[in-house]
Amino acid sequence: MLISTKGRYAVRIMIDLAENSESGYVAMKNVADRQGISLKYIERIVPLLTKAGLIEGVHGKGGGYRLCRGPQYITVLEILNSAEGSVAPVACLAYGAKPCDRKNICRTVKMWQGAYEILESYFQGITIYDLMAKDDFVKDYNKFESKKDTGGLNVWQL
Amino acid sequence: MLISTKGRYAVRIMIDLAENSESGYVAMKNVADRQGISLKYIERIVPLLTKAGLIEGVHGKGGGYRLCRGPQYITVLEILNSAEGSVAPVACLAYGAKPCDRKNICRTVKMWQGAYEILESYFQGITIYDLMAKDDFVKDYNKFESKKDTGGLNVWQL
DNA sequence: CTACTAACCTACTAAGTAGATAGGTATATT
DNA sequence: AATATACCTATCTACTTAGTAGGTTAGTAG
Repeated sequence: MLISTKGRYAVRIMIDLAENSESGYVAMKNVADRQGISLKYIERIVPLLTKAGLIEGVHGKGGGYRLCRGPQYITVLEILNSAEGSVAPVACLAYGAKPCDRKNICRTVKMWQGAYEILESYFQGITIYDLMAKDDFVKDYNKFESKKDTGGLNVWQL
Repeated sequence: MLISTKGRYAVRIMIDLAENSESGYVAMKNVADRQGISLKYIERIVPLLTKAGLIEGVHGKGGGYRLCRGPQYITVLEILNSAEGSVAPVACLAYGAKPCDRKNICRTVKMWQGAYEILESYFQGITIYDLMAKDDFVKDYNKFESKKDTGGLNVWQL
């Protein structure tokens, strides 16, 4: 599987923070309750997002986390790279992979690279803002439906 | 990882069969030698391709495997679906996944479906023929390079 | 008919990853 | 001082990956 629960939960955590940012810092306990994810598991995902500079936390009563940037400036690709390492479709393209000795004669590596680039483009074109609950969500989705066969990549940014 | 060695090896086995089809049936022993994959591991991938109707084997001396169709009529998507089950980027979209109880309220499922569709389109647009060693390989790749930012999916079939 | 070859089948294993859980410590707020 | 919350480290179980081992079956060539 390309994206494990780590990456999926990371995206949902970010959306939750964005949707509940009016109240300042958001405690992960509340995120866990709303999202139906155990707090303990969330606590092992959150440091990845902090280190990547996507969120920041404050200790103590009234503390919690908040986004470092506005939701329209945080792409899903950034989140997935932080949580999963990369969206590389094959092991030999992932960061830190041991260099393949068949690379020069490999018939398939360019195909995998192509898939990698397409995935990165796709997820870079989607921001947290695009995924937030909005009044015009249904309208947006209808646009998506009508244009999804046109071959465009960033279907979420129509 | 989206594609494990099973899927990657499956593609390479198919290419090898295509490139060595002049001599009729090709013994997997030879494929294993050429590809640097253990015969025993190949023997556990090959039945998946046979069941999918992509290759067929004959027993005994002079036997081996051959493609059921011409290489230009076999897509990489078919091979990956046979070997990996699917190219679903997340577990909840894979065939036979237990239905998610948050599906109706999930902000992200449409994003994953979009990625799934893009991956399927991409791999459906690539055939074994496209991956075979050919004189005009370099030319084809240059075409790819010059057009890769145009947003088209089937970059291999230009 | 016999030897050979190659497909085909079943079981096993070592290593790694996924998906958590447990139990604490550090730090800030009220 | 009490409380709330971030933050840290270790542990655990089940599953998957990647591969090995050792055979049996079915067909061909001589």
